[in-house]
Amino acid sequence: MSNEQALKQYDAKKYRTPDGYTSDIAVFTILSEKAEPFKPPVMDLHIMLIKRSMTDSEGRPNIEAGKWALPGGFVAPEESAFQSAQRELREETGVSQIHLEHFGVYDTPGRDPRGWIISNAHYAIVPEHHLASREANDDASEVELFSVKDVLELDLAFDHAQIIRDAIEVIKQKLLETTAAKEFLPKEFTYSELQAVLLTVTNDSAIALDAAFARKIKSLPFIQEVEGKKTTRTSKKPTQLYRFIEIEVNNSIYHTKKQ
Amino acid sequence: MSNEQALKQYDAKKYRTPDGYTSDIAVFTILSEKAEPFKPPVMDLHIMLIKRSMTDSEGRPNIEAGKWALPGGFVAPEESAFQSAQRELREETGVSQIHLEHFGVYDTPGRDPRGWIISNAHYAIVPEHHLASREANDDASEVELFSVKDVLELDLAFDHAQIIRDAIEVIKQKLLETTAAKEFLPKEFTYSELQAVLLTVTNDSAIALDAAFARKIKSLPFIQEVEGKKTTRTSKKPTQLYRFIEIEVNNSIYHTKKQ
DNA sequence: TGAATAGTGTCTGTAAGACAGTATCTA
DNA sequence: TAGATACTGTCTTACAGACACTATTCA
Repeated sequence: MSNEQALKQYDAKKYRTPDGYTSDIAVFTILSEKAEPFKPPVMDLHIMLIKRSMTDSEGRPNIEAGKWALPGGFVAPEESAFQSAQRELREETGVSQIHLEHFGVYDTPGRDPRGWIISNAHYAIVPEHHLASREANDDASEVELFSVKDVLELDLAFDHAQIIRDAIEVIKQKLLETTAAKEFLPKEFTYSELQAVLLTVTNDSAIALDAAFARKIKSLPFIQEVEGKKTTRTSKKPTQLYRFIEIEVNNSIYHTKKQ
Repeated sequence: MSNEQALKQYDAKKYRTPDGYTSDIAVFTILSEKAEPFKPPVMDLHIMLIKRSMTDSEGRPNIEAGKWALPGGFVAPEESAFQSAQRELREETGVSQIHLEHFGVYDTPGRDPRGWIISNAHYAIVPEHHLASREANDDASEVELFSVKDVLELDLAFDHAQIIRDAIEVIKQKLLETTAAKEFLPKEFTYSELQAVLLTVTNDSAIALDAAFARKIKSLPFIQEVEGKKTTRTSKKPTQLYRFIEIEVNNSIYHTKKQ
C-alpha cells in the first residue's frame, strides 16, 4: 500500500481550504534621540508600519484602505512564510541578513474580511542605520516609524493591533531574556549603549543605575571586554568597549546565572 | 470608500490558496517508574503518538499509512488552530483544561505529499493519571506513549520527526525556564517529586544533588512551603510539602533571580 | 576649573556549593 | 537496629545593591 495509490484517491477539494496564507512582519528599530558628542545615547524603540493605499495595483478600492498595518503579504506556494517574510523585508527595507523570527499565528475566524486568511507573524530587529536609506525612498510617505509607546493609538488594519501588542511583548522579553540586544548595537559597544537599549524595555534599577550596571556588565558571562580598546563617543573620559560572545545562556529559573 | 465596496471586487481565487490547515499536538506526559512506597519517584518524559491506519474512514488507502504520527487534524473554517487542538485533544484523550500552547508552524513546500498543507504545532502537558483511562480505550493499539529518548528512532509520518524534535526542545526549555513543571505535579508536592520532573530534562548537579536541591527549593521565589503539612509518600521520614505560587518570574539575563 | 561621564572602594547581606552530620520513620 | 530519605550545620567564596568617592577629559 503505497503513498502513490493513496494520493491518487485524495481530493483536496473535499475539505474547505483557507482563502490565503500571509506573513506579517513587526520590524523593530531603535532611534537614538539627540546624538550629541560625548553624550551617552537615549533610545526609543520603534516599529515600522505602512499605510495601506486607497486602491490596489489594478486601481480598485483596497481592503482596510488608509489604515496603518504591518508590512507583509501573501505567501507563495513554493516558499515558506519565513522566506516570504525575508523577501518582503528585503523589498520593503532593502535589508537582508537581519534577525527575523516567527512569534505567532493569527487565525481567529473573521480576522480578515476577505475570508479565511491565516497570518504567520514574525518580528525583525533592524539596526537604526539600515533604515536611514529606506526612509529616503520614493514611497516614504507610506512608511513610518512609530514609538512602541503610542503605536497602539493608531487606526490599525485587520487584527494588527493584537499582533503588534504581542510583538511588543515578545521583543521586550527577547531583549531581556536573550542576547538579542546585540542586534541593535555595533559589534563593540560601551556599557551605556547597551544600557540605553535595555532601558527602552525596562526601568529596573539594576539596569538604570550607572554604577550598578557598569559593574554588572563585567560579570555577565556572555559579554567580554575588548581588551585595551576604548572610545570617547559617549563621554569625554574614554570608555571601555565590550562585545557579545557566542555562548549558550542558561536561563533556567532553578539555576544560578553564574556559569 | 468602504470595505464593503472593496470586498465586492475581491476575488480569493485570484491567488493560489493552501490545500489545508492542520493542527498537530505533541502530548507530553511523565511516567513514574516503580512507584514503591517510601521511595522518591524516578520519572521519564513521554510523548503520545498515534499509528496512522492503513485505510481512511471510507476504506481507501491512507497517506503515510502505518507510520507513527502526532495526533491532530484539519482545522475547520469556523475555529482557530488552538481550538482545533483542544478539540482533538479532548477527543483523543478525554482531557480538557490542560496546558496547551502553540510552538511553531510547519509550512516547508513539499512537507505533505497531499499538497500545500500548513501545520500549526502545539504542545500539551498532561499529568500521568489523565492518560490512565485513555490507555484502556478500544483503539489503544493505535495510540502509544514513547520515551522522548527513543521516539525519534521510529518511522514517523510527514515531517513529524522535525516537529517532535522541536517540541522536545521546547518542553525542555519550558520546564526549566517557566513554572510549567507544576502541570506534571499534584498541587502539593515534595522536593524530590519536583526534582524528578526536572531530572527528565537536565542532569545539572544543582538539581541532581539532594542536599543542594532541598535547600534551593526554599529560596525559590515562586515556590512556597505548605506550612505544617508533610507526607510520607516518598520516604519514611515525613517530607515537607510545597506548592507553586502565581507570581511573575523574572527571567532576565541581566538581573538577579532574587526578587 | 567645572561639568559630565565612567568608573572604583567599601560595606552589608544573601546565597551558592561542597560535604559532613543529624532526624525520622518502617520493617 | 539497619537502612533509606530528608534534611541541617558549617565553611568558603561570590556577587548584589547601595552610596560615596575618584578618574579623565573638554570647553
